Amino acid sequence: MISRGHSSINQLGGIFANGKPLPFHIRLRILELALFGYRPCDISRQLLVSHGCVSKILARFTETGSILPGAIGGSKPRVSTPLVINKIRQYKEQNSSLFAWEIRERLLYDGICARDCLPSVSSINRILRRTLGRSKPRNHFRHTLKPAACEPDARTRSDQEPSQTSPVWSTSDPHQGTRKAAFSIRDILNLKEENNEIK
DNA sequence: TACGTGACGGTTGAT
DNA sequence: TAATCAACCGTCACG
Repeated sequence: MISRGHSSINQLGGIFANGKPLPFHIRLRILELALFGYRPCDISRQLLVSHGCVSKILARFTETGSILPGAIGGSKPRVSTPLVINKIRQYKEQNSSLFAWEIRERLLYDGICARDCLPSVSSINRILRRTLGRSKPRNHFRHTLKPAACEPDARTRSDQEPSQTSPVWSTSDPHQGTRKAAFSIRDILNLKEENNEIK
């Protein structure tokens, strides 16, 4: 494998960025060609993408209905959801002499958190510092973007991966640039009818 | 030859 | 602010 700066060249001569998802238009092309009936090996050769990658993308598509890459990065889902934070604050307001470990046990006892989702003592202390240390809690916008570990659909990335019935990709895709329209399999199949020539 | 899969080295973002 | 961790990525090699 040849490396040129941040991008490398694979065995087929294609350029790729190690660790980063393939550009959206390449992913789309893979799907298009597959829908046209091209074999993965043909797609691989034509687009200069490794057959393993083609295989993965198509397998993912059949599984999830999406050709979008998954969400890269991030750590384990948060346990300190707004609900948990409010409860902790509530406990502390009711009884200011409560220890963090006691709050922890109450969260478990009251069924707010499962045992494996309980925030650590240090987390509870941090939450108390943040929420009781100032009159207004910090902006929890980010917390509400993704479901937390103990909530349903945790880390399903439903905000990023459309379902089978919804558009195949969203406009939030970084590779799309200013693309406005959302597409669906039907769109692609229509495209197939209109555009018979494949390069 | 075609394909699925696991190992690997890399990137990313939350904690 | 930097380090750590755990998710994901695409390539490669093997069967």
